[in-house]
Amino acid sequence: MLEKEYFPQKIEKKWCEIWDKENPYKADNNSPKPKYYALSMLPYPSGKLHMGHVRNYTITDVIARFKRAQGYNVLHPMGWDSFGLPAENAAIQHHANPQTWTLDNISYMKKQLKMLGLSIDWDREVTTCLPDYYKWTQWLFLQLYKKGLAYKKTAPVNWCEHCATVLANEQVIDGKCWRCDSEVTKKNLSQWFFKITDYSQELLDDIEKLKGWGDNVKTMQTNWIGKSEGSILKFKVKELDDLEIPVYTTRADTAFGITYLVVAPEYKDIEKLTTPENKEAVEKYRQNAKKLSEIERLSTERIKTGVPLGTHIINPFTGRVCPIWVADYALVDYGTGAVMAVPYHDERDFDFAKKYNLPLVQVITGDDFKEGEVYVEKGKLINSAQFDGLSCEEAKKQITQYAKDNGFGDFKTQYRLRDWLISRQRYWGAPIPIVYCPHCGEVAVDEKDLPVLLPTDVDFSVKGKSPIETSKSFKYTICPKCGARAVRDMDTMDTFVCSSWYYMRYADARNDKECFNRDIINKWLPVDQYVGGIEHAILHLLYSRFFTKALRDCGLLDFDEPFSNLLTQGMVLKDGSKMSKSKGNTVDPDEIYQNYGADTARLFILSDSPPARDFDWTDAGVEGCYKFILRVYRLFSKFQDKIKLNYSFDVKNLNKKDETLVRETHISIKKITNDIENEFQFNTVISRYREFTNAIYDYVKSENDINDDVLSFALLTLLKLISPVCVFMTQEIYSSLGAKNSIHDEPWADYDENLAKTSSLTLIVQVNGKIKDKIEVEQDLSNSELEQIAKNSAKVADAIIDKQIVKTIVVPNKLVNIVVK
RNA sequence: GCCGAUGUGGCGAAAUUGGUAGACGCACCAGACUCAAAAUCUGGCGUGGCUCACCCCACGUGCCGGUUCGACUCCGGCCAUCGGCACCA
Repeated sequence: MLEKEYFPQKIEKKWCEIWDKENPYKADNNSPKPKYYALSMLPYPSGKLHMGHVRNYTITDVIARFKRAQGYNVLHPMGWDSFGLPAENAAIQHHANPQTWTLDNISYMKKQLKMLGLSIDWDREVTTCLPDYYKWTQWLFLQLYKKGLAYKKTAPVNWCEHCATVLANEQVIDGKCWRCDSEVTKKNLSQWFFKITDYSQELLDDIEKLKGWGDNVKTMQTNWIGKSEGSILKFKVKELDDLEIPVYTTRADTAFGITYLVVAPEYKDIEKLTTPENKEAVEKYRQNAKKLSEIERLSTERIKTGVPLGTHIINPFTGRVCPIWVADYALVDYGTGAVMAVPYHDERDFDFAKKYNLPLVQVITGDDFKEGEVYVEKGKLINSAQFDGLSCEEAKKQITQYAKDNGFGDFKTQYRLRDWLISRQRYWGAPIPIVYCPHCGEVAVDEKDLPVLLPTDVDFSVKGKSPIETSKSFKYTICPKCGARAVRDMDTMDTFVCSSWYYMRYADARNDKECFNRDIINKWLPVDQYVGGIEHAILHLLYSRFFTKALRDCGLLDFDEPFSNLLTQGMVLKDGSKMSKSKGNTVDPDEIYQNYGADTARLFILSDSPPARDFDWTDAGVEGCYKFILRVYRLFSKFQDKIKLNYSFDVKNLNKKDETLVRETHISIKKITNDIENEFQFNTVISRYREFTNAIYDYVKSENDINDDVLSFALLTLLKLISPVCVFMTQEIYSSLGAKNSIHDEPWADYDENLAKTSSLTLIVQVNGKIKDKIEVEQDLSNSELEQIAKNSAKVADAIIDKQIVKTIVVPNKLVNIVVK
């Protein structure tokens, strides 16, 4: 029996408890059904769920439920990206242990997720900060190490003073730390890197294979990898016989126009290249450059500065002797750190040359060339000896080939992507499983000794070094090779390492012998549908793609890309701006659960915008969705005596009114199925829920001519169609109607193509493309019949009186357009 | 500067292959029910015009132009907003 009124709080609690006990959404590794892997980006356990989480997990959950109903064996897991700085900061603030803080948060948020009614297989839950997970993160590090993909080097790296740690390039946004927004400086440190640059070309090439990814993410990755095709040209130094300066250029065609050369302040041979007279000025310039923050340095507005070194290069093409300058517009970590300057054909060089009165030589000409103005357009070569008259593109090839033939150059492909710096000078991360032995040097920890456990005897209040260094038990160990006293690497890994493979672990989460079984992972992966925020477009998604390729090359798996389809959901806004604590415009999911129930939250968060677009949270919208749920419930409670779980009827014997409802039902199934399958357009799915519900209300308006079987068909179909979204309400209704199965175990509804359209249709009649009349007609009339009907219209007759019919266009089942003169 | 996305009523938005622009909802307005309110139900709701009750006419999907019997949809040229990359040689 259905209660007269619906109380979501009470009902949702009831089903939560039942589902918690039963874990009804276990994914079966051995099912014969086709697999479907639906994945949400795993949350960081910050304390409480926010609406962004609710949106993310609801989208994935509806997809998972839809696919399950369609007969797929669905894997829909959840876990916790639980290493990272906030836990450590909280520990410092509250004098708590980061682990305690993190695990408490997880247990609270897990409860919130369950209240949201997600169909997750909780047996596969993964927590990256626990040893049974990070043991394998460390193991994977060692596999990359063995393969030469993890290496240590001393390099100028990004340093965030506030977070007291280094950062990967991807974590520096406009010269600022991605986490705390403070300015990033450079420090020279010895750090661990993953050799993601070995995969630059493959990462770029395979973007094309990612058919199910949005163009925005794909271009962002393409930009980030930053491939450019150019040439290396080497220049002899006039004053130093044994020194050559190679430059990277994409404009080899302008080589005859070189009038000077620029090296970065950090250029390795800069001291050798500086003459004694210039030493002081150069040194001063370099010191100044060092002081500049990344933000200042990167500003394109800044006026270019530089000082000459006193030495010169000889342009091998022209024999011209050109001065070498140091200038900070040359970047040490791109190309070779040295740039050939062609002021007539490059804006930066032009500005610089103007300022320091360096000569200009024109070597390219074109239609809009103007004397004395920089000309960066492509054109034809002049003043370039045997290359005169060539197009720029052709000249690039020929000039580089000439340089190659004569031993002073070659073609070169350059990428902007840098290796991934993974060391962090923080406690709350997976320790890097390396020890340093006075005899053997850098040695990998033996695999059987994993995990290298995080020490607990640490002082979190220390400043200027990682808390881990305060541990007495952690630092000293024994060399796995020779048994001598050795010290551990005191750094931990970037949390993005942990999150680069968690989706693989889900496939085989409880395996304590290996990080995952190869057959099982090959069965489940790649992920069929990944859902998450756009903020990971480069970071997490690029790292995960790299990991997949690297682990493939380590022989651990057999696929090339981790995520076949990617849905980047839009932000959740309130009053036009992103929900954030600082703006005070957040909405607490707990409050929504309490006031309206999770079904309302799920329904609303999907209702107003397509998933990829930003979503504006409004209180009125929530209210409207709540009312809809009650409206549906009322329909069932009012007519529960008429509803038959085993209905049956023959469409041929139905009256017009019944047939219309049957057709509405089929139309709804078709529309909703198509809309989910096509880009997960849940907003239109929900519109159709409402239209369909309205149609049923229409049908029951006069209660005396209701066909119970037809009504049952419509109502039970509506229930199934809504069930992926409003999981509690539909479950409650279905079970109250006496059904043995859960509504969620019932198969998806099928539709009949012939019934999924209205019996009649509205014919549009136009004269010269303007609508003159709308006429109800039967489906599938012939063109001549339609034309005749149109011409019989009085309104058409009025419009074409005194005019001559030029032609008549008939679109079957749609319109007739009469063209007159 | 380069690249990508977006642009439709007061608001969120919808619209297979070009074929009724504004589905569905929010807000608003009116009516029913009520002593009253809430809830619920019914209806209306782009702009302007007219000889104005429901008819009719014109305009209307960022702007300008084109193709077409017909354009939110296709083509050319712009503009604006958001996002990514960027002294990258």
